[in-house]
Amino acid sequence: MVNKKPSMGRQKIKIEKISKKSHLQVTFSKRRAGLFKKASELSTLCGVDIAMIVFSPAQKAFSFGHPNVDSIMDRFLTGNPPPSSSGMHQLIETQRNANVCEHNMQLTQILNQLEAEKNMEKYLTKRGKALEANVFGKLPLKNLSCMNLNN
Amino acid sequence: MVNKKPSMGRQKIKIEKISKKSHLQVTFSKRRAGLFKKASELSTLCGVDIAMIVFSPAQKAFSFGHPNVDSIMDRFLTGNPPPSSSGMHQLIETQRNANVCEHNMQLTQILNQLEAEKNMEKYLTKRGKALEANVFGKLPLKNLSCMNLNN
DNA sequence: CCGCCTATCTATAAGAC
DNA sequence: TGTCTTATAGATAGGCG
Repeated sequence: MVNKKPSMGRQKIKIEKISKKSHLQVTFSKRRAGLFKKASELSTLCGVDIAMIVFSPAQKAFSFGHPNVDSIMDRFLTGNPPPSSSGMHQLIETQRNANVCEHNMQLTQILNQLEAEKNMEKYLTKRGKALEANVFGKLPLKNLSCMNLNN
Repeated sequence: MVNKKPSMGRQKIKIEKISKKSHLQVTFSKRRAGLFKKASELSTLCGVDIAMIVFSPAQKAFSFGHPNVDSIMDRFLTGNPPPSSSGMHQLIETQRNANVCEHNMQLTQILNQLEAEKNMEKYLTKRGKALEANVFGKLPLKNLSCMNLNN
C-alpha cells in the first residue's frame, strides 16, 4: 500500500461486441453469473418459473431453470396458448405425440445437472464469503436445478 | 413541491416471495425488463446466443432469444453434447426424427413474435427517451426476435 | 397500469496480487 | 486463470401523478 492508484473503478462501456478475446471471456463469465443470479432472484421474489440457455463464445451450453429447464420448455411448447391462437390446438396435439423430445430433453438436462451441482458448490464457495442476505444463501439447491458454472 | 419528502430511495429487500400481490406484479415487470436487457447486453457484448422463457405470475409466457428462442432450444436439444456424453448419439438421432417438434416451435414462436414486435416498439418508446448508449438503441430489431412486453 | 423521480443498492470494469 | 479490491455505472424499491 505504497500510494497505490486506487483503481479507476468501473468505467462506462459501449454495448457492442468486445474485440479483445481475453476481456470478452472475463466479461462473459461475470455477466453470465450476474444474469443467472438475477433470474434466480426474479424466480424467488415473484414465485415464477424461468428457463434460460446461454451458449458461451466456445459454444458450450449453460442453462438455468426453475424448477428446471425442460419443464419450462415443455410448457412453452405445449401449454402456452400463443397470443392469437386459433388453429393451434391441432398442432398442440401433434406436439404431444413428439414427447420423445421431452424425454431426451430430460436426459440432456440430467447429465448437465450432474456437473452443474458440483459447480454450484464451487460457485457458492467462490462468491459465498460475502453473501449475507444474498439470494443463493436463501435458495434451496433444488431451485437452481441446472446451473453450469465452469468455464 | 411543498417541502415534499424526497423519497426514501431504493431500499434493500430480502430475496423471498413477495406477499403483496400488487407489489409483486410491479416488481415482476421491472425485473423482467431488467433481466431481458441484461440478456440482450450479454448477447451483444460477447456475441453469444441466448434464449430465455419466463412465465408471469398469471402464467403468461414471456420469451427472449438471440437470434431467436427456437433455434437456441433446438441447439440445446440436439447440438449440445452434454458434459459426459457417451451413449448420447443414438438419442440425438431419435431427436432429429422428432423435428416435428421444431416446426411447431417455430409456429408458436412466429405467433408470439407478431405480438412481440408490436410491443417491442411500445417498449422502445417507453424506456427509449432516456436511451442514448442503451442497448436497445443499438440492436437491430431482429436481435430481439421474441419479446413479450405487455402485462 | 404507465411513466417519472431519486436515493440507494447492486453489478461490474479495471486493476493488483 | 482465479481471487480480491475499489470506484463507479447501472438497476430498482418506494412513491407520486
